[in-house]
Parts: sequence; C-alpha cells; structure tokens
Amino acid sequence: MSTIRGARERARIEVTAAIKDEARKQLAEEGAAKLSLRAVARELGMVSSALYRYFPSRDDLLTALIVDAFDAIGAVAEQAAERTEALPPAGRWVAVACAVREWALAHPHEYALIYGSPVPGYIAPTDTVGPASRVGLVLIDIVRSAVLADDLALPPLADELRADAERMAADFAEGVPPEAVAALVAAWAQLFGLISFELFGQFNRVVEAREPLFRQAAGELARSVGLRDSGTA
Amino acid sequence: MSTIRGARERARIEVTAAIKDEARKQLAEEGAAKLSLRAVARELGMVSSALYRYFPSRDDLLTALIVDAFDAIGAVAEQAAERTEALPPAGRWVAVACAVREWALAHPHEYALIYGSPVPGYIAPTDTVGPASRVGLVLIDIVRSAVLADDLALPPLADELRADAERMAADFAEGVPPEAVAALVAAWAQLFGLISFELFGQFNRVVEAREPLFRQAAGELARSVGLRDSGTA
DNA sequence: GTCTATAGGCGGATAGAC
DNA sequence: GTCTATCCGCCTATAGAC
Repeated sequence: MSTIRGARERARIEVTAAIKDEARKQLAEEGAAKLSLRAVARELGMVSSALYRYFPSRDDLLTALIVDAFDAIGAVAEQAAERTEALPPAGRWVAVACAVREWALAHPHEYALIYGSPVPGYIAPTDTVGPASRVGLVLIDIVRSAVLADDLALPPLADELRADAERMAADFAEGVPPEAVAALVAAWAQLFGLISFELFGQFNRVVEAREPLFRQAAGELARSVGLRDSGTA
Repeated sequence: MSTIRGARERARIEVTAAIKDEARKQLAEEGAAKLSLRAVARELGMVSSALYRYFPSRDDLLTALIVDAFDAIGAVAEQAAERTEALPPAGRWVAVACAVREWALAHPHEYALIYGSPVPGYIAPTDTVGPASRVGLVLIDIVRSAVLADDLALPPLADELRADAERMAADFAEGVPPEAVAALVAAWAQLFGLISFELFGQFNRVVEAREPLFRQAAGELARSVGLRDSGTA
C-alpha cells in the first residue's frame, strides 16, 4: 500500500514537473502575461480541466515558476560563493555577479519573470519572498566575511540614509555596518540593472563587449561597498 | 478647402490622441502584452474596425506608445539638463538622474513598456531608436561639457573593453574619451537598474528611503564616469 | 485523476455598405 | 471614416460522469 502511494506520489511529481517545463517553454514564446493553462494542457496532450488538479489556478502555476526561478538563480549564486571561498571577498563578489549574469543569459524568460516588469494583475504571495532574497543574502555574506577579516573600507553614508541603513542592517544583515548595507543594496540593484539592460535589448547597437563591461562594473561595485582589491577571477 | 482639410487633420490628430490616451490607461491595467484594440475601441465608444484607420495593427499602436514614452522621458532629461546648465557637471548628472526617476515613478507603466521586459512577439521598428537614445545623449553631453572644461578624471579602462569603447566614442560620443564612454554606458544601465528595482517591487520590504539611496548612488555613478565634486542639487 | 460538455466571456483582422 | 457582420481563433473555470 505504501508502494502504491509512493507510485502515485511519484507520478504526481512527474506530471507537476512536466507542466512546469511546458509552462516555461510557453513563457519564452508568449510571455508571462499570456501564460495559459489551456495551451499547456494542449501541448501535454491533456485536457485543460485536468491541470486544475495540480495547480488550482493560473496564478498558482505562475507562483511556482517564480519560486523555481528565484531558487535557481539563488542556487547559482550560492554555488559561486562556495566555489570561491578561498578568494578575497572582492573576487568572490565578481564571481557571484558573473554567475548570476550567466544564468540570466541562459534563462532570459525566467529572468524576465522575476526581475522584469511585474505581471499585471498578478500579486505575489509571501511564498516568494524567501527564495527572492537568496542572491542578496549571498552578497551580504561576502561582505560580512570581509567585516570578520577586518578588511572592509566603509563607504560614505548620507545622513538621510543612516536610519534606514541601520534598520536594514538589523533586519537582514547583522554584523554588517550600515554604511556597507546601504551601499550594498544600491550595488545589488545596479548589478541587475546591467543584466537587465543587456537582456532587454538596451545594449543592442550600442555595446558589443558585454562580458568585459559587466565584469569591470561588477568590480567597481564591489569596491563601492568597501571590498578591497577586486580580483577578476 | 484648406480649412476643411485643416479641420479633418485636426480631428484626426484628436482621435489619434484619444486612442493613445485610452491605450495608456489600459497599459496600466492589463499590461502591454494584453493591449487590445478592441478594448480601446469599446472604451472610446467606437467599433474596433474603426481603429484600423488610425493604427494599421496592434503593433503600430504599441510602437506609437513606445515612441511617446521615450520622447517623454527624453524631454524630461533634456529639460533637467537645461535647467541646470550653470551647475558643475556632477550636479547636472544627478539632477538629470532624479528627473528621470521622477518621471518613471509618475508613469510606471510607460516606464515598464520601454525599460521592462520586452513585449513577447513585438519587434521594435527602427523608428524607436532615435527617441530611445535621448536620455543617453543628455548624459553624454554632460560628460562632454566636463571634457571641454578640462575637468574630467579619466576612470580606468579594462584592456578588453578599449576597442569597443573607442568604437562607441566614434559612433555616438565624439569628443569623449573611451575611458569615460565605457564607464558611462555602465553607469547608464546602473542608473536604470536602481529605478527598475524600486518600480518593479524589489525594494519592497527592504529599502524605505529610496530617494536618498538613489541620489547617493547617482552621485557615485557621476564620479565613476569621471565627473568631480558631485553636488546634490 | 481524467474525461466531456458547457457557460460566458475575450481577441485580431477583414469585407463591403454607407 | 465609420458602421455591421463575419471568420476563426483564444481564454478561465466549473459540473458531473467514469
């Protein structure tokens, strides 16, 4: 009996995965706004109503895709940080940034789903906030390691920002000085700005050497949060 | 006869504007991917086929909205640059950045249309590239003014980037040294990264003091392209 | 869990009369 | 330029049989 339940569960997991895979394909062709349960079902040789046993609504499927994408890019960032544990923090920062960019280039539509324009009418449930923070936490960890090694040059901090920076430090970056936290969230946004511009076509007919440009900018961002000696590996 | 033609032309211009206004409203509610000629017509009390006299297809309407948005944000940037002509270049840079951000906050859906994820299936015609470059040209102009005043500190330039930077300088930034051009395109992307993160919800539950954060980052970006003494006005 | 059938919508685009 | 009518497609979601 437990094997039967096991088999059922396995089947359920496989079908769920197949639905998400097909949905990801359609994301690429039609975009998140037009993601359609019916089309997914059609392509899978199922009938649309059958999908409702797996995802109670279109938005639930979308949420699953969003969580998967945040988890995937978060895992890539974490792996890059682990792989480079021996390097100085600035080098690790650049390595993480490059890993994130490469994931984005390889999965442009999933990237757009999580870092592009919000899907109209879709409201993200709180399930997404944990996965969404993984990349940020990796960057915070790198900066924290520089703090622990007593090798962080504090960037300047505008007075108007201090209170908010102290709150952020307390909320999710304990052990990192507020000067660095403020610089870090700005650098975080700027990193993704570079990726989005490349991916969303703003660099078309303008910038050709995108990888070097990104690498140089990522290195400068590392310095802007206080990390010294930005290695390029 | 010329008055009749004048009246007709005026009517045509007014209807065209009404269509675009209604389309912009719908952009806010449904997003660009679902922009629908039928819904626009319905709301305007017209019949869908009538719209085809003004815009031969859905994509042409979309193009018009995109061009308008690029022109609007470009005009805002140009005005900010003009208003601050007396200031040192770093202060003008920050002023332009803030003006662009404020336009974006006031017109989030039009911003998403031009700087968010690409609309699936839509291919931008070449009409959009002129308007799309206006903000960038304003920034280039500011840097050029620093060159002319002999007050630009050249940022470092990675070897791999030099050839591309020289091409860019020749293509659209004559008189600006390649070091500054490379830094400038990176800064341009990073500026919009800050705006997009704020607008697309990545700062939710994270950053509260967004204007000061943006202002500080914009000032640092000005320095990163070589502009000195970043005033905050 | 999957099926059929159904309700109650939506869309782009065109032809041809006025 | 605007209308009606039309073609042909699409969608979410549910009910109820098997």
